[in-house]
Amino acid sequence: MSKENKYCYDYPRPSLTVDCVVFGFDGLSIKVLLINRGVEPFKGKWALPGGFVRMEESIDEAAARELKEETSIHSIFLEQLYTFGAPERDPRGRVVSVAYFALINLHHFNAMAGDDAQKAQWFSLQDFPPLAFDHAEILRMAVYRLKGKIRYQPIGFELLPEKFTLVQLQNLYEAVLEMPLDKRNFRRKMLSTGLLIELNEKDMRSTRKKAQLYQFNQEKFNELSKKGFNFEI
Amino acid sequence: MSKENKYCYDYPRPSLTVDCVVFGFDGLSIKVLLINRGVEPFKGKWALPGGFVRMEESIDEAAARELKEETSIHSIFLEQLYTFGAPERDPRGRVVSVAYFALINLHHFNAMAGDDAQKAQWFSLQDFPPLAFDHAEILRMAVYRLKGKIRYQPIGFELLPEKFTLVQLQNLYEAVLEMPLDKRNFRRKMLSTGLLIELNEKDMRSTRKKAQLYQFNQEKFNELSKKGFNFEI
DNA sequence: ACAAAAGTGTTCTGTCTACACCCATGC
DNA sequence: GCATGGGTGTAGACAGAACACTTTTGT
Repeated sequence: MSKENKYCYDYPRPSLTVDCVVFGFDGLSIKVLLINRGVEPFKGKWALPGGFVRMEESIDEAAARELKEETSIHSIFLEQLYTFGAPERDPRGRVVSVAYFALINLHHFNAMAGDDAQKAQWFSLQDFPPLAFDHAEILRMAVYRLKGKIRYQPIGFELLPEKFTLVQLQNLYEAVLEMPLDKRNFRRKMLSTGLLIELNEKDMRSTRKKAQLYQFNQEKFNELSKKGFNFEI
Repeated sequence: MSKENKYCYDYPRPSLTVDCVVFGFDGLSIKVLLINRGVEPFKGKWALPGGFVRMEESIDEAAARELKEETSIHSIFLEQLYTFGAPERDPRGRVVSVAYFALINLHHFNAMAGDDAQKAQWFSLQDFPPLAFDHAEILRMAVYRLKGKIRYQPIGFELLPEKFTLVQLQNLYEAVLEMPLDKRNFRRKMLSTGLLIELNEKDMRSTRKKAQLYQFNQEKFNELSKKGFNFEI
């Protein structure tokens, strides 16, 4: 390094990794995607997908790359969460990890992942196995962020299929917030944002009355974001 | 490293630094504390206080230590902001920086810093010099966070002396939010949180009518936090 | 007595909350 | 025709916004 560069400090360096907390929604509850570790340390234990940051890539790129390598998931909502750097968090030595949190709808996942997903499994947030490293703490913080963020940013749509019903959307909110919501108030509120496009289609899968399908209005959202608006559920 | 540890990967590693965005309030406007760099790269330019993370300390500890070393400031509000890791952000090579944001009241600072503060200077957010590295971007994000956070967390008190008047508090909010606030509504709102202790003292420095002094009620805040409450200005 | 800064209430308006029945469809 | 799930309106409570004068005190 001192050869390539004029100004070079050579302090010892921690290793740098990324870890991704990937949330999915199956229509009933929120799930998190975990990988069964094939190597030591914590071989055989469950962990968040992640790995080492390479020298030539940004941290965001590393998170996206690791996620793709380990789960085949790509092009999804991915946002930096927090950086974890307690000295003893990794038995291999000093490893600092930048955690990300990601949202995907399970249909996209099934389409993308295919065979690659053998070592990956979805777990309920109410009932998941012991995790490697400090990944339980990372997961806890990601859940906290998800609960907070869904109230003031329209990120819920990332967890649903492109076309969805208001009942599905409400089920999602209730699952994330872990509380029941009033149906009429919820609908009024959501529709009043103007962020939902009413489609000329009904959901044909429901066995009884067919539900109206909606789509998230991305253009409208971009427009409102510029003007600094406030989404609040 | 492979000697000390059983499980060792040896990927090349980025350097890891911390940078602190320290905000102060002088009664009129918000200031940020910058250091004049004494060494290359960017020698003579202004930059955020910060430096390399040591192998035996956590990142939080590194931020507190660097802040103390460079400015004598210690024991203040300090919270992780975001991690910056674009490959070209530092001309010395690959350096990833965990940014922190900090709040201090200027009286504490003057008491602490003394002589050490020669290379440190406070700058207005409306008018500060070009910054080294990507520190302008870090500062931008810190300001954004401060504006957002002050609305739903009682962090404003960190920027004021222990005893303060409601007018001072309102001036602070107006400076941070960059908007005028209605005096009567602001007072009603603040007092209704129950987070202010009315003291048996008046501010004797004001030249005309003496203003009532208040103190932040930390115990009450801790209590309310546990029950998950909502502060909203 | 007057200038400067602190302090104080009320009305209006819009939003959140609570709440119960009808509609469409498949069996 | 009935069971299942989708869809709808209103009244009361509450909180935010707008707004102007009185009090204290130093000069």
